[in-house]
Amino acid sequence: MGHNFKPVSREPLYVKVYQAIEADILSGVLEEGAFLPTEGELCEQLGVTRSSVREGIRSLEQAGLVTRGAAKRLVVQRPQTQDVAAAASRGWTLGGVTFDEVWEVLATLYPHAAGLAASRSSKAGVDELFEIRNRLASYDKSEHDKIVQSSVAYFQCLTGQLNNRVLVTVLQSLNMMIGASLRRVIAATPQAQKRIARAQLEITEAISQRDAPTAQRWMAKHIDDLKRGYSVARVDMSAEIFRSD
Amino acid sequence: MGHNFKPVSREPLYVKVYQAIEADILSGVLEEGAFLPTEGELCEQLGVTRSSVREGIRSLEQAGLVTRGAAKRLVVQRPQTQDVAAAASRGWTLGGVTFDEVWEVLATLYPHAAGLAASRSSKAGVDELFEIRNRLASYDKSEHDKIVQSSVAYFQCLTGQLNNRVLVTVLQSLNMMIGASLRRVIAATPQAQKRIARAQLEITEAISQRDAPTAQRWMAKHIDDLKRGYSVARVDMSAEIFRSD
DNA sequence: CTTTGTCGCGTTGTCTGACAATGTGTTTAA
DNA sequence: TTAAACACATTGTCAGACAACGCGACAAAG
Repeated sequence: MGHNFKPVSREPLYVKVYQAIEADILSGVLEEGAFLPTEGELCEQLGVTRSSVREGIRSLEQAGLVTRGAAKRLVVQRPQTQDVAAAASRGWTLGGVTFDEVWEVLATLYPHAAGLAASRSSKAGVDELFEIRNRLASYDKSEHDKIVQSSVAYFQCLTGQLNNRVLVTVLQSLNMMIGASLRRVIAATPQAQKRIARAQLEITEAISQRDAPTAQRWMAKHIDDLKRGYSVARVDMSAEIFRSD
Repeated sequence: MGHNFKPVSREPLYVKVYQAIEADILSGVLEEGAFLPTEGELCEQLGVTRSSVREGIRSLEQAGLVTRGAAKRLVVQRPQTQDVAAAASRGWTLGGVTFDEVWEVLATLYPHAAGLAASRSSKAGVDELFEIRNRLASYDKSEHDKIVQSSVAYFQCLTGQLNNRVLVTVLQSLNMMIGASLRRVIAATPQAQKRIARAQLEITEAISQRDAPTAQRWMAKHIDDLKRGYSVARVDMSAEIFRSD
């Protein structure tokens, strides 16, 4: 047998442009916050025209690797948990996942998260949780939007204290998907506010006392309660999640 | 304070192109598998030039909404779990997450997944799990690559039977991140193969008997065992995960 | 001294027009 | 009938152009 040749790369130039810039970001040559050369300079350095450079840049932008900074210059950025969460939830929504699927993961992770919070939350973090909870309790029960907002804020605040970006990202992406439907649930169940406030109180107190099992148990109960709300509000859990942005 | 104005929309054309096409995909006007018009036709319909159309297409491609099909025509696709998982794991890796963070989620979800599998796996699914497990057991303990491959295959096969795309996606993305390090662990611990085979056997039997608690317990033990392997192999769990694609 | 106008300059956003490379379908030759 | 040849449509890439925009510097106005 003769020599084995590698198949020659037949990728379009704009893909190569993407790969070239991505590689330097990954390897650390281009640090976060660094300015990329201008499009004109990139043309020179890479030996292609602006058309190809620009098409490559679009992919980098969509991938969350670069963004437009001061004077519209391209700035390197590491994907933020926000970006990753948004991309994941968008992908899932487009992929046609159902509430059931989301809920199954939610019901597993949130109790666990509450347990973790009990051992990791700082004094300030607990205070903030109490504050959000009390604000929720203070609303009139007809102020649905504010109630929803507070509920989400509570979850956000709690996950933010976990010091675990993976967990935060997953939970945030799940939040994004159920946000819209949550409003319907709260609007349809008059006692929703009271029950949420109660659960948040119990969870927060358990966290402040570093009582992980209780925090976990109450969070599980809370999630379960919300799920029951879905059937009350006649939301079909086996239906695809609709897009809400 | 005076009136609050909404910022006027001043998005570049290529963004509007992206949004226009995305909107029709989301609303279902363009179904999965449908062919998009050619670039030239898009120019006419949208009233912009090919440059702008093409830049918009790059974003759509990166978002996983379209791909090149027969005769290089653009085809609408819904984001696949593979794509979402790959994007998430890439984002996390670039974001500099640590093994600890990944592991925490892994250790929560996999036992739960094993429990679910006990109630959802089909006969054929269980058979496949047994088959993968037996293949792993048959390798020589020096065949590290094959052992790693089988371990991953077992996890993949198990998650695939859950009928939950969200869960599958998350677990897959986590798998992608630990894959490379797993090889080091297995290479460093001589008894790894035996222990993995044992755990997989117990888990699979529990699943085949629809014994969710046992499946869950053994999976938890299995994960815990693997984690212990990491310290034996002197992998620093608090270090950033390196990229391995 | 702060705010507002304007000017120049570099960069991005968009367009026009062109051509090579590639894939498809059809026709022609073996 | 198969295989080669060809025309055709489409994508990938290039060159060159210009308007729009953001920013800093500087001057004018309050």
